[in-house]
Amino acid sequence: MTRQREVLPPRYEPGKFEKEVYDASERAGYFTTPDAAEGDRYCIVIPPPNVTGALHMGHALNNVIQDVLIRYHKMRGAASLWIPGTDHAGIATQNVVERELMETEGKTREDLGREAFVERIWKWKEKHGGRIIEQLKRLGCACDWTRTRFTLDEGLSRAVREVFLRLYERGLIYRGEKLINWCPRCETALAHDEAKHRKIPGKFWDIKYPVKDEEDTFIVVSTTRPETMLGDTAIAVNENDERYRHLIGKTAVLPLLGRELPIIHDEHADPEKGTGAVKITPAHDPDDFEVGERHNLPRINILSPDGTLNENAGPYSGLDRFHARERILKDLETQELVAGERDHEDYEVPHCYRCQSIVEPYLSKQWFVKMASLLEPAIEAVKSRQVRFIPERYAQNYLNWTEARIDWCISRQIWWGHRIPIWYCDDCPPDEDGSEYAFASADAPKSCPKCSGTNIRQEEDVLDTWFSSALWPFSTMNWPEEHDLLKNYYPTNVLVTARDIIGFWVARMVVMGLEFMKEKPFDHVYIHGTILDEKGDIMSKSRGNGIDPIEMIDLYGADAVRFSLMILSTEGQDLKLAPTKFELGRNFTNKLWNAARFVLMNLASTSETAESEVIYEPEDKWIMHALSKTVATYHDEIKNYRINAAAMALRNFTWDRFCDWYLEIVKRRFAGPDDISKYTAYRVCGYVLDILLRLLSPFMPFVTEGLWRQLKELSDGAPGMAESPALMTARIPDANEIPTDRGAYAAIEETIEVIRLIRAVRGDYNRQISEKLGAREPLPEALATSDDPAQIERLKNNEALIKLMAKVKKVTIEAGISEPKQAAAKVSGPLSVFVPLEGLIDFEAERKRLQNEKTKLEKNLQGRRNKLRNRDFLTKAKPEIIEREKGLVAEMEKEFAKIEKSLANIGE
RNA sequence: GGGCGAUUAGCUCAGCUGGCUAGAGCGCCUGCCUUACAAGCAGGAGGUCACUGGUUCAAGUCCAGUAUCGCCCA
Repeated sequence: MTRQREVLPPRYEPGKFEKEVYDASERAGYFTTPDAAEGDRYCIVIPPPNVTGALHMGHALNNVIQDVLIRYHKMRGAASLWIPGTDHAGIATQNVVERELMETEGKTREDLGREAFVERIWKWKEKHGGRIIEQLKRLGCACDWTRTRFTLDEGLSRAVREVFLRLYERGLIYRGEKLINWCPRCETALAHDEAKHRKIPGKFWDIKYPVKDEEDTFIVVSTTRPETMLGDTAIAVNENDERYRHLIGKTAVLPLLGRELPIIHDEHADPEKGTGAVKITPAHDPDDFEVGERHNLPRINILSPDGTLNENAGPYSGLDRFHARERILKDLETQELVAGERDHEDYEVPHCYRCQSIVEPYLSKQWFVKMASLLEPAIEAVKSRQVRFIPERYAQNYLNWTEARIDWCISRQIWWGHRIPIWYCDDCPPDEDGSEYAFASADAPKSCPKCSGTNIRQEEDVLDTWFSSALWPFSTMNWPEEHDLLKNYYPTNVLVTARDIIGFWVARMVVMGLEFMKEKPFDHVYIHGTILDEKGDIMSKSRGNGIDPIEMIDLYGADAVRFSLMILSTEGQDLKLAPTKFELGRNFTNKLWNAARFVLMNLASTSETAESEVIYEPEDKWIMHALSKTVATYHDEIKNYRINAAAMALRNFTWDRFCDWYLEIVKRRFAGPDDISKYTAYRVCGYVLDILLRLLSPFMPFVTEGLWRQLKELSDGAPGMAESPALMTARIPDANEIPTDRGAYAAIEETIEVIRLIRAVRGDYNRQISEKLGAREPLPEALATSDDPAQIERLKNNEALIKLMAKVKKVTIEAGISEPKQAAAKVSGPLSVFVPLEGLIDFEAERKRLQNEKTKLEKNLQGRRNKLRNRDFLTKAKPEIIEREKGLVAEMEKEFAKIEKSLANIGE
């Protein structure tokens, strides 16, 4: 029965396929994985993107990697679960909604009040929070959307409270007054690592502080932040410093405010640095804070939360910190108290990682997690490689962060987030240190557990967003409930992320996983590179140099975007990207499309049945053997997270083997009269295409799914096709399930080499030959011979193939062929190829070419001969290497002789 | 100041435990609209593997140092 079908368009049009394929797969439940599963399991939790976020290239890369892994393992038979979700991203989301509120209604969040404002964000989230999820779908991500979570949903909030309570009860969460990083724009505390050091233009100012009761005596200090002088409470010098020793114990007078400052000795003052004398501002500098502790100095806070100076700043109060700096410098200059001004070449200051404002060290009461004891097992887990980083070097990054053992400031002075489950009682007397009585509670308590009074109020602050993110690998699996998901999928297999959140997130997940699950959250942490623009700069909104993945998908198709990213991203290395790079994937998609189109068109025109006889020809065995080798490489590369190498192997097989050779060869059989040969070719084409689509499916799920369905329709009865309703649920085979034939493989490989040599002759002179013969005319004749008689026999078997593929009318393959006059000659190992070109070309060029080749060969040969004469080489190198060298030299000597002969031959 | 990475063809990058006659894609040159594909086909040119030393029979690969660029931490 001949089947009628529509001919596919000659170009792949991604827009037509993608949505339909994705929706159908989702509807069919292919993305869903059951709570409990038999056999192998594979699980990844997504790094939850911000709800406010839009998909950028970093997300695309990150998620395609995960999707490839998930789909791959699914197709290898594992119950493969990818849990998606979004992050409430406290500061970022609050910023977005605040800005919108200001723009649309000219109101601040305070105008609305806490409850209404939070309500507002929820509304915003309902409306826009699904955007990034939709974008992930456009990318093709096979997440189990039925399990989509949000860090602020009810279940996860419960997990957060539970964790907080348990840590609090164990004394691992405390409240304390410390110098923390404060963002005056976001008006909240930040964790130590949320303040990012960045270089900005800066200056040192040397300021003269008069010494009290000593006419015309000054002590000069250097500072980069002159405004902080308003909070000075001492001056420190080093007692070993001759210049200042006599001043220790005396008093300096703070310019502008007149405050008296003791001149003290402290190691912190380094005689080598600056002027050797340092102003001490305990409330605004971490080092000074410690000096203050040592000397019991008062801490004078001069800043308000919004970054303006407060009442302690005297005449400067109310001014913005930077404005105040200018005014103070001006006033000091007027009083001739500025002794110098220098550029500070390496001025690095902390910036808010959310809004990029300059962050201030700020003295305030905050909640902290005591990290040291929690970090120990997390450090050990990585040191012992129970949690393994890929690439390995990022373990160092992780250890640097964890081994700093810095307590985690978890309170944020914002409204969007998990409100800290702490209540204060206004009726109970404060502690000895003056702090109010506080207790923790999972639910909203009615009264104080201590005095039973009802005069209680909840802590205003919310928790750091990363606090909830840290629980993600188990909170998404319904912890603290004892759930099948936890039993079956925890610990997850791999976490795929970028290096900038190794501390923020990865380390904290390991900490929390080990603490609350008593087990690491994942076996592997795969760190991929950062996406950069063409010039090598980080892509960012502010630079406007980003490439929108959705735009690229619209332009090139999701498969092309995915495949390009996968082939371009080499293990852990950053990736310079330009829109044109996606052509790489687009071209490949189109190539695959057309190869499949060709096969499908032929299958459709055949009356093949399952019973048709199949007798493999050498090229059939060759392509299957090559496929088997490709599959072996593919599995191996994916196992080692060398995803680009796997993609490359598939690309090369598809293009350079299947399309360029196999399909070209079997065209003859498709058109020929031999039914068995034809059917066999159909069968092999179908078989190889089937496997190929399976292998490619994790990388380019859309086009492969579409093609596979059509292939399936046309291959009823073909082995292996009926097993699955869809490609993404079909199985990727092992390499050893694919027939191999070493002999046939080698035979075709050498046949290809002969064809290449003949084609190269034509290529060398294609202008001249085209003029004389016509561009499309076959060459009249080619001769091939070999030093190896067995090889000659094999080549003879493939004579027809050589004629066909090299485009020559007549091929002679014999032992000991003597080179015809006026022929071009090519040599490759034992092979020689001669193409008689009498009257067709100018042999001067051929002589030059051969001469060139001779020189090159001679040089190469010389080096190798020397090597073989080297006693050390012969005694120390591995025998197989020596054998190889000997063989090569023998071969090259023969080549050399042949070239000489050829030269002599065309000499006349 | 400390750590990490990069430096290989005009560009972007591979090159794993040393055996390399150093690869790919893009670009370039030549010839082809060969009924799967011009988003294509056939062929080709193009490299003192940043530099200096060292280890080794053998170094793009290992070690030390230098230079340039980039990232991170303090």
